[in-house]
Amino acid sequence: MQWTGSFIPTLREAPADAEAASHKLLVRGGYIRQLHSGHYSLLPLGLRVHAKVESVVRQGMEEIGAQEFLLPAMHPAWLWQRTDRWDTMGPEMFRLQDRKQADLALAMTHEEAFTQIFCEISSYRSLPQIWYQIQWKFRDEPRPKSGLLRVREFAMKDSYSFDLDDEGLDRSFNAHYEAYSRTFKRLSLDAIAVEASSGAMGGTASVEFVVPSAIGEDDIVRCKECGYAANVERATSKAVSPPAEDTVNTTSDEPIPFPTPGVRTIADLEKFKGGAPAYRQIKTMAMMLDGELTLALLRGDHQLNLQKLSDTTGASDIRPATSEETLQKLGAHPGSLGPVGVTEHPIIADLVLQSQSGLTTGANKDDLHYSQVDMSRDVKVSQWVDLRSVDHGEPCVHCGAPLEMLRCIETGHIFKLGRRYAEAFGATLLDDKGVEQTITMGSYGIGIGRAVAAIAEIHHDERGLTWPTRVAPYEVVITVTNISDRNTMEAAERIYEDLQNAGVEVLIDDRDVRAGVKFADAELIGIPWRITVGRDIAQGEVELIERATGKLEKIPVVNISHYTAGRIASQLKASQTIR
RNA sequence: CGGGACGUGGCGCAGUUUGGUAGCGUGCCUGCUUUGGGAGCAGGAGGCCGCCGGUUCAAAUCCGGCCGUCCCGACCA
Repeated sequence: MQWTGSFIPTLREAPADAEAASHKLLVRGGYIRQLHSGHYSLLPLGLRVHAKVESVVRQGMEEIGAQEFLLPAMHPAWLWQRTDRWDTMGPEMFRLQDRKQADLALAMTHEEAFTQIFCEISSYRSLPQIWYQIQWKFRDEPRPKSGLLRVREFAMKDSYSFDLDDEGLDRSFNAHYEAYSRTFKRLSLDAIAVEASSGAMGGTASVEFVVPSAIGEDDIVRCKECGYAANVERATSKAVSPPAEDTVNTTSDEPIPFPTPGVRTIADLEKFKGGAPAYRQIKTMAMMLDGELTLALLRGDHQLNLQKLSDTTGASDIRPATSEETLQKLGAHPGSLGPVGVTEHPIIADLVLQSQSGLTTGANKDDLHYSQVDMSRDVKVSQWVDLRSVDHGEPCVHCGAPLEMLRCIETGHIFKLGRRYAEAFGATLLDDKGVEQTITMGSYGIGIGRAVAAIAEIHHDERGLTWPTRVAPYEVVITVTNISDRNTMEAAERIYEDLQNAGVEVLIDDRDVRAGVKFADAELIGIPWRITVGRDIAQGEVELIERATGKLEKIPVVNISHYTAGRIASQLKASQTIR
């Protein structure tokens, strides 16, 4: 491609509202433009990178035997009503009506649509199946942000596995795990696979692939010693035990009430005469779960993890109870709440509290607390679960080493869905004994545009983007320092043709501008290899510069095309063959 | 949804306090000079000052309403 005549609108300055590095550079480099919040146009360079990322993702899918489809982006309401997600998806789903006032949705994912097609299969002999597509998804995000990282309209590779039994699902899930690991390596992303919450997808297990980056929105904990990694929404750790010298006096047979005027917080009670250290208190959080008051109990120095509470209860609408609600239902305002004697509301307690005694907590009467509370004796716990948030530095559950916390971009997510969708659609078939079985499913996603942004986020420097060759919009840029010098221009054009004939994707900068402008633009848009044809042409040489390293080689003109094509081919092959 | 910031040629900004001819840098066009790290000089094009309403002889500027964008939080596969 010739630069002259191409639409590569580079900018010297980034738009004022761009904050993320990938956002600034993709705009400055002429890759994307914003139409409105959360909706970006891909310009020619942007589309080329997007397509390359797609091709890497496709390779990974084809390697596990997945078959490519393309389903509609616009769905009838009934499809989503089958699984109840027409209602449960809420405002995040774009909805519209056609001229007949029939309800439609812009698809945010395609479990329903694929499962509906799967119903044509009626024999176990057809299994397993893995189906995928690369398709536009629409999600009415509350807050789009950071350029391509969080948008309302984006391409996603989504795949779906269909198996007869749990072992089959495990195989399909593991195949995706391996495929995703390879795919992110090929994209030059150091993705970490972490245990995650399944959220609105439901299902039994899910793993996120995340790339460490400060611009991300997911916090994960990781153990450097044993490799344990999980999203904070799910992560667990060994609770730090109270100091050994702090022995508990458990002589009392029942909780002892004591007045605590003005005490409203854990910290207040720590300082209060006759109070207790935080780790010896029960933190009682009155929560409204889909409108029902529920007590969530934690050790005083621990924090409630809302996602864990949501995952264990299945509640979708979770909020703290108001002080009017706690007064009415429990008899006190927040600050004096406690679980002792509470029987009419569910009590969900964190595992750390199990069989603890000598604890202090509110007495459900303002300005009154109990000491000497024994969890097993005094509290009617309906469910023991892991409820607390993990903190930086806590010991790993597996090996005890301190956990580190990392801010990450979520680039992929794989789910074991189980039979929920199959049941809703009646996706059954006959097994080898002629018995009807409901199949089990998995669903798996990679956001293409987000992957583009993540790569840009990782691969750039102060001068611009530094694309890995596999995803670069062009593999080589030929910078002609002076197009009006005939020797220079002719040599450049010969190299251009030779490279094209060798199958290399090459951009020739034939613009009538000064060399400095061309160097700056080439570095900004981040083409991995640059051939500078200029002053050395008198000696029959040109320069080959690797963008990412800045390494410069002087190469005879007669060898340059062959040499460069070879370097690129070996890079591409290295990426292709990652296992 | 709560908090904050912002909206003026393609991009970056000043001007708004104190109402009075819409400005600077960059980019763009033309010419001459220059030509390996975002050149110099000269000439030129380009703006419903986010939108609607109000106040006023007069509004980018003051008042009211609305819309939009970004950031933090909430939320979110």
